[in-house]
Amino acid sequence: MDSRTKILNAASELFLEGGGAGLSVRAISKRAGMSTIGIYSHFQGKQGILDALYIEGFNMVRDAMDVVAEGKASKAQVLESCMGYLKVGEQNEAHYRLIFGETDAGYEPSEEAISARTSAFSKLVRVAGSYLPDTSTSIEHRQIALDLWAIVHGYVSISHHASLTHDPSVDWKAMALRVVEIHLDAVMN
Amino acid sequence: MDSRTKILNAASELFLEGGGAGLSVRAISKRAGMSTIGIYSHFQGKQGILDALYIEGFNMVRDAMDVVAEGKASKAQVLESCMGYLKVGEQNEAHYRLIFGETDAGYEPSEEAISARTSAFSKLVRVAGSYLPDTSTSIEHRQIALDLWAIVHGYVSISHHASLTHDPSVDWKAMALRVVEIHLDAVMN
DNA sequence: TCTAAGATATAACAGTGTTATATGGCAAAC
DNA sequence: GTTTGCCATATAACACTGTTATATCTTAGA
Repeated sequence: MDSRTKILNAASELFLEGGGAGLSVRAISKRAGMSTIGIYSHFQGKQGILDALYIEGFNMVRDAMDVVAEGKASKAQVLESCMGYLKVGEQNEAHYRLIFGETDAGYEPSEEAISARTSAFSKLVRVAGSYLPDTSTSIEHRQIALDLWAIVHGYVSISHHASLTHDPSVDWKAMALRVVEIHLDAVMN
Repeated sequence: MDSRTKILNAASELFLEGGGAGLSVRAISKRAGMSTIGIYSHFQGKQGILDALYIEGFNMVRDAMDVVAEGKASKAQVLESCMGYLKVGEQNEAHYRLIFGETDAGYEPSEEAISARTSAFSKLVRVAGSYLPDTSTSIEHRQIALDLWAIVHGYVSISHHASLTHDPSVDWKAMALRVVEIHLDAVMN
């Protein structure tokens, strides 16, 4: 196996096991069975490792929202996309925290990483925008996407931080989806 | 001046100047003109410093939403409370990032800090709940507050992370307030 | 076979939070 | 007034972090 992928696999394993806490350069190297130097020759140090995981995270988000074929989307399909987003935030907490800056205060995503974020948002613009009337403008498409993003991200983030949503009997994903549906209904009238 | 407040002032200064980045135990001590040990005798280490700033942050949020007297709130007053929240998120980015875990991945708020968060949320429950009909239940009060919190927090957080909102001509606070108003109108009908 | 270049390893550096040990000063007890 | 004990402060060390200068080893090409 290639050294680069050996390092990346080790980093992914550690990240899934313990989030950003145990993700040190030395721990990754040890898990990969080699010295720390590979992280600086094959990646750009820890920044490069975090970039790879950041891109992984936003690609998860994009793919989870990718439930609509070409053409116009139904309301159920928009809700399905949002539910995909919510599930990623719930089931991949480590990745989600990383892409919103909670893993390493010093980390700044590279250009390539930012384009992965842009790609995920574009997916939401297409899905939500295709639900709007054909007469709607691209500005309106971006606006509705930003609204939905704020709603679902707000709920995911709060679910990670507020104890009131840690109770498993509290279905915060349904709550978020309800707000999304209310918003969709309101802007269509 | 008391040693404890000397340390706290130094920490606040450094935090406002450079966020969590330059907020090291040694930097705080140096600014306060004493050794590092005071942070461990007067506080519980860096955790205690972050707790103090965390509480400061959530108190800012609570006070910013405290624009409604006793009795029922008008829609304008609810919107005013939300605008207060949004402004805190915009103008006190360091504090806001701290209370949502972006400053130090290892930091976990203490019980006292969590009660400051609860206090802020309770304020929103009272404000938003008092806008609902008198027949509404306390569960509905908490629900509408959670909805509004997700919307405004979602927008604040996105404004901190997505470049599309960094353009000063993009009035993301107005966008957030629009979503809040749409939601309020919808749940009242 | 020799050489040059690339990959890998080791060790050090500067920084972090934390703590064991040592010192200082000051108030209470005799 | 001297001594004792306690509390605040200081110093230095420990274990960790990301990073890099130096050294070694491997391997492909001449």
